[in-house]
Amino acid sequence: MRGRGQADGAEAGQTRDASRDSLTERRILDAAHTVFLRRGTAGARMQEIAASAGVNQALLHYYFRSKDGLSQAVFRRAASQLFPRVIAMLASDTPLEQKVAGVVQLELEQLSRAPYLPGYIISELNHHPDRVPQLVAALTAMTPEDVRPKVLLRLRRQLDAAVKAGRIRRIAPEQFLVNLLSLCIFPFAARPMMMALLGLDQRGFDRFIDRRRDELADFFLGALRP
Amino acid sequence: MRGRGQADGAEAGQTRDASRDSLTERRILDAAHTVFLRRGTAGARMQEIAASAGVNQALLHYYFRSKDGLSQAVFRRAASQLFPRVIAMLASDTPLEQKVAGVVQLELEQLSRAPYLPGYIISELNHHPDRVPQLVAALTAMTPEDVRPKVLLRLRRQLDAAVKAGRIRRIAPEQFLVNLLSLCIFPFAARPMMMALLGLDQRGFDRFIDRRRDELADFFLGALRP
DNA sequence: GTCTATACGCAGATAGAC
DNA sequence: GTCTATCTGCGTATAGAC
Repeated sequence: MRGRGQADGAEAGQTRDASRDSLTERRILDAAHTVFLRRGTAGARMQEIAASAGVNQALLHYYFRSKDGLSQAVFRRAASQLFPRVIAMLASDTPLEQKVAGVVQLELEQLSRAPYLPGYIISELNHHPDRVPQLVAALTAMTPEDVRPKVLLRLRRQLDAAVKAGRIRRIAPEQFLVNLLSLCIFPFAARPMMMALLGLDQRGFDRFIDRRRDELADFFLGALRP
Repeated sequence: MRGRGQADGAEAGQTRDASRDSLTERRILDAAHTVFLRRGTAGARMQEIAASAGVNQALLHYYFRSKDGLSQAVFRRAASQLFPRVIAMLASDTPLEQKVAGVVQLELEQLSRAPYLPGYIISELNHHPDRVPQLVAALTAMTPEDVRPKVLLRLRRQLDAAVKAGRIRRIAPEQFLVNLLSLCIFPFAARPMMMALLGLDQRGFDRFIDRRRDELADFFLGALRP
C-alpha cells in the first residue's frame, strides 16, 4: 500500500516538487478534475476517471490511495484556481476604481474558461462542510499569513478615504466585496439556470458574458456614486 | 409494485389533490427534502431519509418507487419554492423601483429561511443537465403559458420608458435581471464560502444579511441612476 | 400501509503477476 | 509503474409476512 500519497511532508519547504509529478499522475489529476467538476464528488466514478485518463483504475489508488484522497487533491487544486488572483488584487494597493475593473476583467475571463468551477466549489462546500478549512488553507497557502483580514482592512481604508473625498457613498467593505463577487461569479455558478431563464443557448450565453465584460464595472461603480 | 406514484394524471384539472397526500407520504417528502438538500442527490442515502421520517426504508419505495423518483419529487418541490413568486413579481406591472425593492425583500426573506435551496438547485442543474426542463416546467406550471418571455418583455418596456423619462441609464433587461438575482441569491448559494472569506460565524452571517436587507435595493437602484 | 428479511449489483479497494 | 483479476461492503430495490 501507499505508492505516493499527496504531500509526503518530507523535505520541508518543498511544496509539490515538480520532478515528482510524474506524467501519469498529472494525467490522472487532470481527468479527475474534469470528472469531479462535472459530476460532483459523490456522483463521480473512479472508473470514469481512469478511462478518461487512459489508465487502469488500480493506478488511481496507487497514486492517490483512495477516492477521498483524489477528491481532496482535486478540491485543493480547484480552490487555488478560483480565488488567489482576485484576492491578491483586492489586497493590493491599486486604486478602488481600478480594482473593480480589474476584478471584473479577471473573473469573467477566468470563469469563461472554467465555467464549472464555481458550481463545483459551491456544491462541495454545501455538501461537505469539512472542506471549508481546506478552502481557507488554499487561500493562505500563497501568502505568509492569512490574507483575509488584510483584504477587508485595505478595502475599509480605501472606502473610507473615497467617502471622505466625496467620490463614493458609504458602504461596508463586506457588502462591497460580496456584491462584487456575486455579480461576477453567480452567472457562471447558475449558468444552466440563467440560460433557461433567459432562453439562451451556449452561444447566446457567451454573447451575454461578452456584453457583461464591457458593462459590469460601470454598473458597479455607478452604484457607488454619491 | 407501485403503490402511489407521483401524479397519477387521472382526474384532469386536479393538481396534487390534497386528500391523496397521506400524512406519511408528506413526512417522507419532508425528510427527503432535508436530506437531499444537505447532501445532494448523489450523496443522499435512502436509509437516512427513512430514519429521518421515522419510517422504514421499504416505504420510500412504496410511495416513490425509486430513489430517482423521490429525488425528482424533491427537485420539483424545491424548484417551485425558489422562483415562482419572484417571477410573478417581475412579470407584474409594478413600477420598476418597487419591483427592485420587492424582489430584494422577498428573496432575502425567503432564502434566510431556506438557505440550502439555491446551492441545491445550482448543484443539481450543474451535475444533472436533464433537470433543466423540469425547472422550466416548474416555472410554467403556475401560469397558463410560459412566463419567461413575458418577464423580459415587460422589463424591457419598463426600462425603455424609464430611460426616456431620464430616470435611469440604459441597461439590457437580461443584465438587469441577472444582476438583481445575483446580488440576492449568491450570498446564500455561496454562504459557506462567504462566511470563510469574511471570517463570520452563523450569527455574524445573519447580521450581514439583515444589513443587506436594508441596503441592497438602494445599492441596486443607485447603479441605475443616469 | 407498514414492517422484516433478503437479493443483487455496483463501485471502491486490494492482491499479485508482469 | 502498470496491468488483470478478485474481494468486499454498501446501498438500492424487492419479496412477502402481518
